[in-house]
Amino acid sequence: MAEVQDRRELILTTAAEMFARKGLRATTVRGIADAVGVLSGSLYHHFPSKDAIVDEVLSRYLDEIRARYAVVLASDKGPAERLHDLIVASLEIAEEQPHATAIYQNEAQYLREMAGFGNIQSAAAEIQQTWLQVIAAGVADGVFRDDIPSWVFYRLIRDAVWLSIRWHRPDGPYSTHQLAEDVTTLFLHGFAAKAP
Amino acid sequence: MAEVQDRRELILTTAAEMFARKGLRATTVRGIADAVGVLSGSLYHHFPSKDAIVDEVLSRYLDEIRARYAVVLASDKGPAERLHDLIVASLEIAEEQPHATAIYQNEAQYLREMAGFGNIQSAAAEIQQTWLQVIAAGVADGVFRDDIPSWVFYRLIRDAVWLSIRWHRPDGPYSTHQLAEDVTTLFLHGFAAKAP
DNA sequence: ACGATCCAAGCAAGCGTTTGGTAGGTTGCC
DNA sequence: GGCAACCTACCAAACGCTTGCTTGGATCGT
Repeated sequence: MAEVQDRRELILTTAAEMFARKGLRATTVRGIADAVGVLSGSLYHHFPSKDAIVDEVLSRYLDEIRARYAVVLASDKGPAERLHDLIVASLEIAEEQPHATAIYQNEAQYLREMAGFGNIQSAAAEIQQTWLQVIAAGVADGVFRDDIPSWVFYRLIRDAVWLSIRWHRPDGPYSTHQLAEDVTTLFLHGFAAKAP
Repeated sequence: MAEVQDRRELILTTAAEMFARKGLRATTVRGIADAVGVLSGSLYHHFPSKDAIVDEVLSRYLDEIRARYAVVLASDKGPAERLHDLIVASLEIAEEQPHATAIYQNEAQYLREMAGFGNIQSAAAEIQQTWLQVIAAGVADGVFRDDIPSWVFYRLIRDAVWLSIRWHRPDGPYSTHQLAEDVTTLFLHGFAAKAP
């Protein structure tokens, strides 16, 4: 039956929503079970531990990011267009998986010092490499400036992009794609008015 | 004796460091007491509750921000210079009070939905108003562009500035003031290379 | 009849907080 | 000056509650 996997999926999505809203530690297995409509002990039929639920939510999320970034890198566009595409892809993922995005952004540091999340670490490193690769190519081509360190630019744009989930509402009048265009324009050309 | 207040201050600074490193919920009163060198119950001689410790740490922090921002607003500089000064002031505070900065950035949302932190909310609103005021003045003067919403620019630069504590090390070769200059340049003029 | 799925109950550990008491210094009163 | 009263700072122990997780048995579709 399809309901078998549905129950598991329901636990995963419910847990992801609660993890994002209340934090990993503040979300209890009893709370997840209540929201699903089951007693807490029953969760342990589907998952070996609470951490395993976290791991599966984040692993799926990071796999999705890697897949989309790979498509961007596969194109033959220039660095500026690729940077734009990375921004678009990231904001689209943030819209599609807001809970996982929030969890990862809020608790990546906590996950880092916990044992047993090594696969998550390596995925994160690969994602970071994609950005740095595109940025470095742009600097080498002379389309990006070289008086600001690449890694500084990366950190600033990364935080600005991913943490937009803290304030951006994709279902509002200001769409995700409009945000992507504005982020690209802002980080490439700045907020200062053009000289007349 | 001066040692009376020293004990209280030691509790505050120790707790702030642990709150920043492990999170508010994950930091226990027993952990704080152990680090200070007393038993957990003894903390309740100095503070009425764990939340009161959090409140005092963050209230001092936000008061400091408000004081520094007021100095920036008191000058007669233009919007671009004021924006630069806000960035410098913010990064200096982040360097001086890294623990409180981390706590606030990581758990502002959690504090928002908890009762009893009303004074923190109003302080945060005042700080946000300072930024928006400077940005709006720049747009009105024509020195900032008007095709990107002011509030979008504010959110992006706010996250980029404050969350730099997650990666920037003030004691390293890349100084806080260098970061402030680069952030200002980047957000005002962009990362694209100048036309030759 | 037989796994898959879940309930009912409970475990040990840890949580924030409270209580009662103690050691040592300061103060007030005669 | 001397003594009782008080205050500060802390310890030792425990409170009621919640945590992640475990166990044994009931239910149910096939």
